[in-house]
Order: sequence, then C-alpha cells, then structure tokens
Amino acid sequence: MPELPEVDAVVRRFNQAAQNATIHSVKIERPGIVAPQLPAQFKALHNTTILAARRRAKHIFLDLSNGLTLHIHLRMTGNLYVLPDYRFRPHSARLWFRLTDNRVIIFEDQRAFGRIHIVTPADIEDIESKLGPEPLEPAFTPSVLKQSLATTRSPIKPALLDQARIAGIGNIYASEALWHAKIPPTTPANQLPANKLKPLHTAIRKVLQHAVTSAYAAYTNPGDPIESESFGVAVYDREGEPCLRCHTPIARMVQAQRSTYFCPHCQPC
DNA sequence: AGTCACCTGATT
DNA sequence: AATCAGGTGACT
Repeated sequence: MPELPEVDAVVRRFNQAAQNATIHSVKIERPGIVAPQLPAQFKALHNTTILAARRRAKHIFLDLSNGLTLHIHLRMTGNLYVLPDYRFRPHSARLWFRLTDNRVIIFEDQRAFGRIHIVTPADIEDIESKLGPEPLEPAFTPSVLKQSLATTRSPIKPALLDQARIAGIGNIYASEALWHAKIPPTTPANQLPANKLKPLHTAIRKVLQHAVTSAYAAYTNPGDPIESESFGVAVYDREGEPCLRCHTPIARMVQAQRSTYFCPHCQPC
C-alpha cells in the first residue's frame, strides 16, 4: 500500500519519535515477517540503539549501534510507529520492539506481506544495486528517465512500477503521473514521444513531492492507517467519475494484473 | 515478459 | 461465495 511518499512520512515520523532509542527486547508474533531469518537471531538486537531511520525507494533502513541494520519493507499494508506502551498494540501488530524507556516500536501489518530483516552493509549494497534512481533526487533528470524507459517495449504504466527503472513509484502514482502528463498508459515505454518526456518527468516529481508533503502532514496519530491522500488524486479509484480536465468518465483497465485508471479522452489508447 | 504466491479483511 | 486491494519475489 505505501508508496515512496508514505514510506518517507513513516521514516520522518519515526526519527522524531525514536531516534537514539535503545531496544530492550523483541517480540515476533509472526515468524513469517522475518523469514527466512529466525526469531532467535533477533536477540542480537537486545540493548542496541537505533541511530536513525532512512529511506531508499520504498525500503526503510534502521541503522543500529552494533553496526547492523534493520531492513524493513511495508509491502501492501505495513506500518511502523512508536507507542507509549506495548499494551496499546493493535491486533495486527506482527512484531514489536520494547524500548528501554518502556515505549514500543510497532510493526503493524494486516496482510503480513511486510518483511523485517537484519542486514549487513554488503546486504544493503545488494538491495540498493537493484533499485533505479530516486525520482525526487536532483540526479533524476529527464535524460535519466529516458534511459530508464529506453530498454523495454512494455506498456509505460507497468514500466513505471518496475523498481529497477525508477524507484518508489507504485500503482496509484503511476496512474496519476500519466494522467498529468496526458500519456496513454499503453504507450510502449521505449516509444514515448519526445515531447512527452519532460511532461512525464515533471508529473512524476510533482505528484510524488505533493504526496510527500501531504502524507507527512496527514499523520498526526501514530496508529493511523497509511493511506495515500485521496484529496487531489485525479484518477486512481475514480472509475466512471468525470475527468478533472475534460469531464469524460475515467476508465479502468488491467495491466500486469494491476488496475490502471486513465481518461480515455486525454490519454487515448 | 507474463503468472502466481504470499496473507487478511472489505466489498460485491 | 467470489472478487478486490496501494507490493514484490519466485516461478515458468
């Protein structure tokens, strides 16, 4: 569920609450969350301090005082936040870290698709080496975008979801960016018209940057579900509703087993 | 490059 | 009862 902006908000909020917190103990309710690692391995985290949380694409890294790092992926329904006491944890808390000040870091995940692993610097290199450019970094230029899309004829919408091409875009913001740039989602990625490159680059950055700001502002309560901001979403989950530009009913199609929303008039396929 | 599996809960 | 969900990795 969370895409780059929501993960970014989780990390920023986490740092405000738990930077330099020390882990007292770990409780793993669902061993699947740490598989193929074993719950016993997590005893290595007792009495280590979390130096800081950082984000790369949709990945969260918690750097620890013992030189190791916790690698967390929220997948579809994960969330990570701090509560004042472990007894306040929700039913869907799959793993939690009790802190030495008695607070607790909750990894909540209704569908239990999320993952938490203990990783080394070499592991982190492996993970990051498989990720494309960060779309909000200055290094992400229209030229870089063009290179990312040049090596596949797949429709551009599923190509935008490929984390090796551009890191952090998910199903909502892929549809949103293509609508903003008025690009049919079926366009072969390597055949994007030259005059659409800059509009797409601008749209990706604007959509994500706007969502980063609003996702962070939206989180006032720790346990709130992570939802992409619905206000301001132009096409996602709006099938049949009028296009905000031309009032044509928004259409839905399935690409690579995921819903794509688009305006049949602004983005004719 | 396309299909499926991993899970649970909400909606139809 | 069946379908759908904002993600990814392991298959064919």
